[in-house]
Amino acid sequence: MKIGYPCVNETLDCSAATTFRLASYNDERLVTTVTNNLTCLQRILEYNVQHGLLFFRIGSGIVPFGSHTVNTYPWQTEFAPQFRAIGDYIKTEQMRVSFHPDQFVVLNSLDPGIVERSIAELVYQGSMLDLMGLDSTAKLQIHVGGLYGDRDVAIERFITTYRTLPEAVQVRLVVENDDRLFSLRDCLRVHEAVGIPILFDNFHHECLNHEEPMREALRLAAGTWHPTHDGVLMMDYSSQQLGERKGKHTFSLDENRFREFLTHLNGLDVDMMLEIKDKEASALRAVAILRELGLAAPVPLATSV
DNA sequence: CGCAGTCAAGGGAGC
DNA sequence: GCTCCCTTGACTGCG
Repeated sequence: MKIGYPCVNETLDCSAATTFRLASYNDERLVTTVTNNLTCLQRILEYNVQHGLLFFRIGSGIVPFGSHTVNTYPWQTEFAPQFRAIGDYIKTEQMRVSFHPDQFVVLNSLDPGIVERSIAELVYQGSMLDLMGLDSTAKLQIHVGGLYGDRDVAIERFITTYRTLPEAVQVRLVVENDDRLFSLRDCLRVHEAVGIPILFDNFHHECLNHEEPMREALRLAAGTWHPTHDGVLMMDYSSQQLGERKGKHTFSLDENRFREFLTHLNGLDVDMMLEIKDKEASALRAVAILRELGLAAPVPLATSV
């Protein structure tokens, strides 16, 4: 089992998400920013390896305006060596990475322009994984999208659009159950139509479900991942922040709830992304718990302190 | 220099 | 039809 956290490392003094305003776009600014982001990404990955965190979600803004028409700079070729080096490091250390395109990516939108821009964004993020030389176990996770008043039609439109995607995107795309609109059951319908794996979010499932027990839900989601093409089930883990609106992620890992959740795995291997506000701090506590339970690799001798 | 308003992009709930 | 929510950091202009 690999444990990870999304996008931002709060310990290091660098950011892999530096950007600039669209209005101030120019190629020189782009080159400087991408160079900075890739340098920082490498540092974050090294930190992660040293701390036993072998799963990481890379932020969407590594290449600012990566799918925007304003950006005509050939970053794919100009930065190929840097992407390749990062990919080599990921493979050498047997890490797993993913991207989570944000809420603007809506494949089932009624607006063809939004669909077009969404596909461009998926192509951009997928191409970074291609440039790193990573196989199709490195994923792009999105939600089904909008409801538009008719669940069946909305799901059908997602399926129709999925079938038009470039193969390079199709093999990496996974769909995540959300907390308000599309449940695990809805995602299973999409899976049955096109074979897309389901990224399971335990917290979203607690918010929106059809009474499937957690253990059964995990089993259903895991069954959508092809062992070699897709790898083991990726999941997002979080829990409710007490006293806040339903769906609000906890600020730091609730260890008792985490231990309780682990019992539902029932021997299932998963790679777990901790969607928790304090990032690597909680991820490190999760790794410590897993080591105590014999579910994660021990501290590497060379880097143990 | 510090701070508050703003930033490419969508959709839904509540009123 | 309008406001606020998600979710969050980082940029930028202004005082």
